[in-house]
Amino acid sequence: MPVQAKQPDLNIGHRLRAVRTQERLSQRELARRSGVTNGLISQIETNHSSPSVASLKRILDAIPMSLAEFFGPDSEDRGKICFRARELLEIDPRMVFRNAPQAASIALHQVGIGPNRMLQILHERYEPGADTGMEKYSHEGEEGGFVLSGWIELTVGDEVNELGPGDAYLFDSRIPHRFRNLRDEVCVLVSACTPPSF
Amino acid sequence: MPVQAKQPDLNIGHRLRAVRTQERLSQRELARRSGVTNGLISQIETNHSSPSVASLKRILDAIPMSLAEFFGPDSEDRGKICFRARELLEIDPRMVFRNAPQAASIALHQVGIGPNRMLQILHERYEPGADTGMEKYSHEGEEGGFVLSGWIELTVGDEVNELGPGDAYLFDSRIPHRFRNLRDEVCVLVSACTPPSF
DNA sequence: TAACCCCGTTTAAAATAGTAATCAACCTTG
DNA sequence: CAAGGTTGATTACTATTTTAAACGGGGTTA
Repeated sequence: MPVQAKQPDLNIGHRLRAVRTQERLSQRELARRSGVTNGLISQIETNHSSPSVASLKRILDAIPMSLAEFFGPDSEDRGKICFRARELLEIDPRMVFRNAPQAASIALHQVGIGPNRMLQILHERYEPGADTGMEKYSHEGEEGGFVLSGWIELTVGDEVNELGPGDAYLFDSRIPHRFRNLRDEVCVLVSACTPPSF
Repeated sequence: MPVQAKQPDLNIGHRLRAVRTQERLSQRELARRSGVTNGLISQIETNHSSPSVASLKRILDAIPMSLAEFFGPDSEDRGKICFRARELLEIDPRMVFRNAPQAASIALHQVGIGPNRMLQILHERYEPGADTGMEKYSHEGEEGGFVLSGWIELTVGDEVNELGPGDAYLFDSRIPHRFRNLRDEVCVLVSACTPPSF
C-alpha cells in the first residue's frame, strides 16, 4: 500500500488535529462522539486519506464546529480588551460614506483600532436628516445592529424599513444599503460587521 | 443501483447547483474547468453522491469560491433583514452558559434566527448578581460589545475590568472569559460575535 | 426529417474513502 | 516489573465515490 500525501495545499489533517487537540479530545473520544472510527481520524490527520464532506461534517458536529468555521481564516492577533468610553476611536464619517449627502451629521465611534480584527463594532449617532447615501456594495460579510433610541430608515436592496428603539437588523453586506434619519430626533445604534470593511 | 438521498440536512447538491447556475456555467463547462467529470457534478447536484472535500474544493476552485464561503450563510437565501423589538429571539441563558452559577438572571435576545450566519448580535441584560461563570473557551472568532447602562465586570484571561455606560470590549473568543454584575443596578449591553458559537 | 451541438442524467468499471481489528508505545497504579 | 488503561498508527476488507462512456431530450440549421 503506497502511502502518499494527497492534498498538500488543503491541509485538512493539520486543521483537524488543531481543533481536536484544542478541544482536549483524543482521536478515539472524538470518533466515539462523531460515530466514525478512530482509524479514520488518524488517517485524516496524517493526510493519508482525504475525507468526504459528509464524514468531515459528522466529525465537526461532535466538536461542535461548522464547516464554514473549519475552513474559515485562523484568527491570530490579540490586543486591548477593554475600551473606556472616551478611548473609542472616532471615525470621520466622510471617510466611510464617500458620496453621502448628509454624512457630516453622523458620528461614528469604533471599538478597537487595529484593521486586523475580524469584528468591527461601532457606536453610531445619526442627527436628524443624516443620510449615508446608497452604498454600492462593500466587501463580503454580514452587518447587523441594534437601535437604542430614535428612528432610522434602513434600505437594503429594494426593502425599506424604519426601525425604532429595540429594533434590530442583520443583512449580507454585499447588498446595497442606506441609512437615513427622517425624524426630528437623534437616532443612536450599536452595529457590528464582519469582516471590517474600512 | 439503488438511488437514495444521502445527506438531507447537508444539501451540498442544492448549494452547488445554486452557485453554478449563478455563474452561468453548465455542468460540462464547470467540469472542464475544474478537471472533474460532468457526471460527478450531476451526481453531486442530485445528491446521488456525497463528494470528498478534495473534489468539492477542485470544483469550487474553478468558480472560484472558498470552502468557507460555500458552507457559509447562503448568499442567496432571503433572510429577514429587519427585526422588530418583539421579534428578537429569546435565548435560554442556561443553554449558553452551562456551568454558570447565576445564569438565570441573564436575559439574552438574539437578532436573527438561523445558525448559518456569520454574525451573531445579542441584546444582553444582567440582573444584579448575574454571573456567566468562567467560560472555558469557546471557538475561534472574536467577541465584542458595548455597554448601554449599568456596570459589568469582564474577566478575560487574567485581565479584569469593570465597564460602565459607553465603555466597550473586544477580544479573541478563545481566551476564557466571564461576565459578572457586581452592582445593585441592572446592566444592559449589546454584543456581537463571529462566528456564532451556539 | 436529418444532422448537429449542447444540455443533464445514468451506467458499469476503477479508484479511493471508510471500517473493524490489531499493533507498538506510552502512561498509571500496584 | 507486570497488569490494565490510554494513546495514535497501520492493516486487510468493504462500502462509496469517481471516472469514462453511454443515454435521452431540447434546441438550431439545412
